Amino acid sequence: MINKKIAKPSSTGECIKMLLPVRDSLDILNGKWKLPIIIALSYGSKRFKELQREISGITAKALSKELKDLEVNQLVKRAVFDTKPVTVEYTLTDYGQTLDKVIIELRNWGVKHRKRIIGK
Amino acid sequence: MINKKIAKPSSTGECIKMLLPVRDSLDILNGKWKLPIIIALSYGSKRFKELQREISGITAKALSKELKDLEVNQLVKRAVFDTKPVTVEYTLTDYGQTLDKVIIELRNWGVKHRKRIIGK
DNA sequence: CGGTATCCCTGAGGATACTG
DNA sequence: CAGTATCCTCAGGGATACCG
Repeated sequence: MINKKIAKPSSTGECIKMLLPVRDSLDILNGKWKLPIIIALSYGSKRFKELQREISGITAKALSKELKDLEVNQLVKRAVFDTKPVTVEYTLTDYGQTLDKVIIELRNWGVKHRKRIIGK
Repeated sequence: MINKKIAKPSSTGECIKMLLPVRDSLDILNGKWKLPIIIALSYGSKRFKELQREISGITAKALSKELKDLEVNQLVKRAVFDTKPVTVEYTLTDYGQTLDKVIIELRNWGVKHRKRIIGK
């Protein structure tokens, strides 16, 4: 049971109440790059190339697209500075920071999972 | 900052420690269906058709494939009963249940996100 | 019931080159 | 630096039909 206080066995109504919000979250966070980007930015604002260096394996094209998605959903803010050459800085919004608990739990599970795999 | 106790601004080393475990988790939970399946099973063991009915939009092919992935990673157990016609029951393993905190946080965030969207 | 087989198609993703 | 443009490929997902 996910939560013994709410869940009743085979209770479809309760199940739906869990499924819908989780799907809302997954729709925003889908793909392999969005959470890694958010994590990188949670350690401070970064520029495009910095992000690309830090997030191993991501291409410029993918990074560009994912940043746009995150900006549309107001998780990330883009700031352009009129230097030469131009400087662009990406910052996690306050709203983006509300994902902290989700990320912590995903990290905790990932750490345990890795131990389990190595242990075998 | 994700966690003020660990994170230092622009600390790439610390950032990596967050990125790697999260990517381990995302590798296991990738796609739009795995967490919904796990949630549905967290409300009790279910048969193939029950799952398909409960998880709105999933096709038999996708469900079949996702269940195999989850079984390989030992999050779900498959039990065949020699009735006629054959009955197959899918159950969340103890290990699968350790995802409860991840799911709770994703649900909490999804609920807040929906309120935010509707509020606009 | 519990799936597989087949076909088709979109879109994510890599490689490379190029621009303001 | 901060991307875009182009080309390509290939896995994933839907639709439909079928099988033990």
